[in-house]
Amino acid sequence: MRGIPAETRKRILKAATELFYAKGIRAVGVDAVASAAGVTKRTLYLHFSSKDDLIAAYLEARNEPVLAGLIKAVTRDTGGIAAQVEGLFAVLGQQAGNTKWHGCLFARAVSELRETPNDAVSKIAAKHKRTFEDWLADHLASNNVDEPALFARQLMVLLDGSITQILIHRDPVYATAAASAAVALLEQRLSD
Amino acid sequence: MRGIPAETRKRILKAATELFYAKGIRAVGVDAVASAAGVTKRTLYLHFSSKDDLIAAYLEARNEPVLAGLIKAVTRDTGGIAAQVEGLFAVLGQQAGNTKWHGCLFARAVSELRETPNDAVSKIAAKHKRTFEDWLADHLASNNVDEPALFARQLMVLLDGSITQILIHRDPVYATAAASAAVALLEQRLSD
DNA sequence: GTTTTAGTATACCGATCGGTATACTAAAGG
DNA sequence: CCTTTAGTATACCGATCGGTATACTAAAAC
Repeated sequence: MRGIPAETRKRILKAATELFYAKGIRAVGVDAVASAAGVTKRTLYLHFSSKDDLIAAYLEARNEPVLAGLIKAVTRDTGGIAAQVEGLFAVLGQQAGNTKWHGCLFARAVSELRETPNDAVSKIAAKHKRTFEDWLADHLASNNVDEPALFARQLMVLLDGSITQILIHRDPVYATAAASAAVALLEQRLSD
Repeated sequence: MRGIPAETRKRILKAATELFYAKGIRAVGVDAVASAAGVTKRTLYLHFSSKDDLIAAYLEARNEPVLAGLIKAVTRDTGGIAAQVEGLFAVLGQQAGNTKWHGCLFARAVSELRETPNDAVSKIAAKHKRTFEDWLADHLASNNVDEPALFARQLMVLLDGSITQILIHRDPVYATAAASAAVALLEQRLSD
């Protein structure tokens, strides 16, 4: 049987995305990915030169969608910047309630693959985090927030910190604690 | 050759601690632990029934020392609660500069072993985090901080969030960003 | 002085890992 | 029409994994 190459690649990447996020990158073998994609391992290796290559493609492919989801979580509420910041953590709290939620896939990948010599992982993850932090800084600046770069950085800390706490305690209350901290910090910076 | 059982167990646990933290739990096999401890794999299995058992013992053994280190990082400075909170993140920033530093071992263990059916891991990690959070709440309350439980929770979020960011970006500046956020939040709560 | 105890040495088990080799098939393109 | 392309099917590779089996040794305990 003959398929369109780009489509086959997408199917493999989709299977890898679901399995890697659900069970962890190290826990999922290439055989499992190929099988889930309805494809032979041989075919997988025609599209990706190695598992590290597949991992990098997986992370690269998730960058834009996750970023879009984060931006949407912020800009959904149109009632001012304070409500928007609160909305970001509200969305996190909702998603964390889903049993399929396992935190930030980029942070997870870095944690899982820290000891391997796959520096592509941390590069992609760092790029992703930095892109959202920069977007946040711009968005805060255009909403008259004082010291937008520092506050964006602090929001990133609150976001990933609440994710870690929720993962450990399995309790979304840390999202609301982070939200109240973020709002309190924001109100000090509203020069408007 | 015959050794004292408790001493042998300690040697194994010490080797496991160093290897697990340096290279990750999943990346280190029981053979490597036994070899580093100067012990046969057979001996290792005389003291620990399985690798999961060894992992649980490793986490359990780190609970008190890490907790003591955190409390010391807070109470080292005697110039008031604001300086103490700032000191906590200062210590984090210093430790993060060490190339042997790899973040919070409990958070890392939970992240690494999330998909395995070893629920002892998350239980020990949650207990550890909760103990420090409770200590923080007590310490804040005795320093006339308003809403100490909520603020302790927010400090935990800032702490683990800055750890995640530092691990991803390999940049300790996130510790100072978290410190300034913590101090700003604290000053709103000083009813004294 | 004999029996436990705590250990060594070594070999092995089945399973799984990432990755490759061989041979075959069917569809698209010149 | 024939070659290239994209794939299947299957088997295999060496390495490593957690864990066990067998046989032996030396010190401590009664």
